[in-house]
Amino acid sequence: MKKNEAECCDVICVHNDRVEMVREKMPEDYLLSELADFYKVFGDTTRIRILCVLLEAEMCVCDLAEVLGMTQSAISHQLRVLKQMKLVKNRREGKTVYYSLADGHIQSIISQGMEHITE
Amino acid sequence: MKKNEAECCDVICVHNDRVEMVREKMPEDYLLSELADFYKVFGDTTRIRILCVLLEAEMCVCDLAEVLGMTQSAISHQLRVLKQMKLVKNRREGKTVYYSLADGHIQSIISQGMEHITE
DNA sequence: ATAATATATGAACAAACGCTCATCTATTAA
DNA sequence: TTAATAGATGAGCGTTTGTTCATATATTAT
Repeated sequence: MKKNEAECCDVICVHNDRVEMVREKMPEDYLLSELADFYKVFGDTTRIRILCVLLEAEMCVCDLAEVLGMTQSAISHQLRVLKQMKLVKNRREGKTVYYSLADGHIQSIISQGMEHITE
Repeated sequence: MKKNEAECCDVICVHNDRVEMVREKMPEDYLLSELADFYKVFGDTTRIRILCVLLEAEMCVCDLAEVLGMTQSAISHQLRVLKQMKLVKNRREGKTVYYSLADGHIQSIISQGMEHITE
């Protein structure tokens, strides 16, 4: 047993070498914070359901509300979050606004999560 | 323009065909709920940071607290969440409990998120 | 211009969340 | 057995989050 493994655990932490090594390799805090924010968007049932719907077809807000059995307002609020995180895009056609997925990534992110869950 | 696109939007929703089609293809609600819960775990800076540390090396609670500059209690609470979601596993060695990633998936999930953010 | 309708948005409120603090358990050493 | 230490956990508390409700904006039809 190495010296610094004996000094445990308060002031001088157990594995100083390991702690140092990891500190150097860690990504910047702001990046990890952004990453957490990114996943946070997927971490809500309503938003995941919206994304799953858009996986199948472009949809207007009203259709989304109908499919998911929720109010237009609730859907609209969540669409804003999804748009801010660049997960969906929209186009206007008269009074109607159509939403669709912003890129192909999203499908693979969702499938990957599904794999982890269903195994 | 088809008939059901004219009846817009309240009682009879805009695109009944689209709504029906999507309803059939959607995964079960309980699955989407589990998926959201899964991503929710990644949606917190502390937990993401813990996972990133464990990506580099197995670590005891005390080391993790030291590396991340947080209290042992805070880390311990989050480790419980990570363990419940089967993202980390642990082994006891005397008084010390070592945590490590539960499987290889996690690395690829994190990298995929990073890609989306940094592009 | 006025009415109707699809969507967006701010305020309010309840629920969920993450941290702290105190305390408890488990293990080792004296 | 008692003391010391690593880790786990419940209660409390302030913050964040998601929904509702009311209202505002944008577009189209009359």
